[in-house]
Amino acid sequence: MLRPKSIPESTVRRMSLYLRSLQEAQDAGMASISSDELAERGGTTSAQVRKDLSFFGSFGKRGFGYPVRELIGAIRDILGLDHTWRVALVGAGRIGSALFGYEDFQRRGFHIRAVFDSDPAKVGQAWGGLTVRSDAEMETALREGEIEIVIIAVPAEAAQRVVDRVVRAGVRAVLNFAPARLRAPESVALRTVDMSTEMESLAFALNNS
Amino acid sequence: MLRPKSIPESTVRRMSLYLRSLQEAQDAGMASISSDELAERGGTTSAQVRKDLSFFGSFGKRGFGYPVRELIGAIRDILGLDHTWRVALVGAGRIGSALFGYEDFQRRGFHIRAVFDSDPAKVGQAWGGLTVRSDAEMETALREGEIEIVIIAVPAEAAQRVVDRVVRAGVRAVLNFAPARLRAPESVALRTVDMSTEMESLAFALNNS
DNA sequence: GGTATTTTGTGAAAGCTTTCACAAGATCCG
DNA sequence: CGGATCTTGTGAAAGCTTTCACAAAATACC
Repeated sequence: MLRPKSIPESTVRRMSLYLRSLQEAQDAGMASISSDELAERGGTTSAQVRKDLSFFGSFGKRGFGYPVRELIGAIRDILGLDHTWRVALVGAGRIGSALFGYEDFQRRGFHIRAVFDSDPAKVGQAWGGLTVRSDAEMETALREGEIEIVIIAVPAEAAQRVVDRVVRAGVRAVLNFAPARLRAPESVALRTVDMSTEMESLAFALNNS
Repeated sequence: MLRPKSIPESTVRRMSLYLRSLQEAQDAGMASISSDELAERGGTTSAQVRKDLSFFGSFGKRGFGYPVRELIGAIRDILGLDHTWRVALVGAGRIGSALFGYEDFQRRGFHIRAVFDSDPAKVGQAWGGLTVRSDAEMETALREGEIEIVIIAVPAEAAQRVVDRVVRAGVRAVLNFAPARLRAPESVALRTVDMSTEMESLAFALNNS
């Protein structure tokens, strides 16, 4: 099957979950896995698993299932995880610090190569093997470090300005933790993790049950 | 219009964003706002705004727009934000610490009343006005503190066990930060913030453009 | 080798969500 | 007061995503 221009975002997210389940299956010594079992582990249905995978190709054998090792390789390839990604963190506050130490990023190939902050009291601090740099150097450093992904962990009021600057510096992927809706050109991938909205959605659920 | 049994989750999330935009509009001294302007600020379309609001009632005046103050009150009521929510945090690591200090939660009425950890080295530490408690006390403390929402910030391997325990202790809303798909009964609202999946979705976007 | 069983890949159907488009209600202004 | 303008609320259409269901391909076993 030919890969269509646009893969649903929900499919991409599930691919990431399938990958996790497959790695667990591999650790458990399984050589093959059925769409049914993958669905069970990933919290979805077998038809969904097959449909998702079929966007990218035909990886299974009828009557048998999917070869675990090969499928892991295929999904890693699809998601672009063979490559190591060069990441910068903007904002050296509490959230920035938690993300800097988040081992899952490292383990999955997202390597934080630079940390920026606007607070002179933080600039110069040693973080792991890095030194917190002034945000004035940001554009230059992003280009020199060939940074591909920027994580934003600054207050909401400052977030849009940071996006504008990193986009001008050539970055084409941004993960935002500030509780603000940000604007970026079409060509830039922007995701926002909005923890307050998540909490409000829980409040709504409690309020309506 | 009668409120249907089920409101789309996407509508609920947008309500949270509209509320933010409305508060900004109010701070800017606006008394009324049109669906068009609300859409602009919230990153959606005017038809979407009107449709979303119409799930809950009829708040606007034709030819005029929505009264800012009243609509803020209505959305706060819908989302259940007039009430203060009693929250507990499980996991006193880096992420837990960042969430504990996250002022937006406090500001929006989500008050963290207890912190638990299984590490004896952390139990007894003072966090803000609280003391980190042993996870052995968790069930009792959740019930005694009448905790309504639990935030999980423990390693992936430990997360499912925590969910099972807090659900048994009567908690009906959980926000999970562990990179794991968790299971909970239908009657429990469970949201997962999966930062690694977000990064992988960015990697995919970069890989396919 | 042949028959029963398993499980994929995929069109078609069903179900959801968003967008369209316009009648109806409200304001504005001369 | 009356015509022009604005903007909501909402059915209907369009667009997406998920689920269904089954032919086709592969295995398992006697």
